[in-house]
Amino acid sequence: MCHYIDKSGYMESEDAILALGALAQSTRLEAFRLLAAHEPDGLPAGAIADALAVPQNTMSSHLAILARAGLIRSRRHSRSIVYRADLARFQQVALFLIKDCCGGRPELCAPLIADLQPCCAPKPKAARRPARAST
Amino acid sequence: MCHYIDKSGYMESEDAILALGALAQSTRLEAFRLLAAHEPDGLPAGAIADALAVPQNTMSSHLAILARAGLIRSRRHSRSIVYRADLARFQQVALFLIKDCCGGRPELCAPLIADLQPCCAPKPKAARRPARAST
DNA sequence: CGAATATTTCGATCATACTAGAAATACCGT
DNA sequence: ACGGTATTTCTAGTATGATCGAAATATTCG
Repeated sequence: MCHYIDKSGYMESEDAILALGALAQSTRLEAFRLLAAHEPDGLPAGAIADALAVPQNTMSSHLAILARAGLIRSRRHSRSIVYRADLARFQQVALFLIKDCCGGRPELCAPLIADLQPCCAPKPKAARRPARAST
Repeated sequence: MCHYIDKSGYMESEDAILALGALAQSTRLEAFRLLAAHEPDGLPAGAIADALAVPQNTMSSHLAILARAGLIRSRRHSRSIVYRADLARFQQVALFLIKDCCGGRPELCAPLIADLQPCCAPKPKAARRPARAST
């Protein structure tokens, strides 16, 4: 069986719905994308709001929603609050979505994996080997 | 610029947001799951409403939302309207989500693929489509 | 046609979401 | 402590979503 995620937890439908709802909004999706792109270091709230041309309080609401969904986390860094994407959590959401809906239907996942291969490093054996980029 | 999904299976943010929003609701997620499970044949609207213990008109709204997101399709079958999950579309959503957020970050996708392998990848020889190098 | 069945559309109600101005909170440097 | 900066919380207005009873539409059958 492979329905469970043994990294930091296992995702229930409710959690997945929360995460999907958090990502189903343009500002939040872009914010998460931005944070994923800046993943090693994160980005302070003001920089996110500035990059997305959104008022800080509005962005603060969106960031709170993403955080409540577990997709991002914040930590204080002197005067700024730096947000980071929780990529493990994101993986869990993606996995839930795929596994949940392809339950008993391997033919759904196979082409998905095939499509994923050219995108990312084809190292399925080294799952726990995060290739360090230039950071 | 295309606001729809092009033939190669790529998706715009707007479409993805629509699909994510459609799935970010318990009744709709369950409905889609149900339809995915019954995929070859589909299921009439009444049966879905009955299976999920939801009034027919309420379910009709949800099905309409899923259909507008492109995740399901309907076809008349005598007196009933049979809904089917559009698994290809679902794949596109999942792919968008993963690729979009792991852009430039292959280390995010690798473990995802690894986790997917035991679930459903009996055929390592996957038909690789001519993926465009850039987006 | 007229009755029966399956599903959708209409209308109304209630709840939640998005947005942003203004005020409040937390931190830093001097 | 004080002023400046970064961010959040408060608040309110508007918009969208969920739910479901009732009516309307579409199809089949007698």
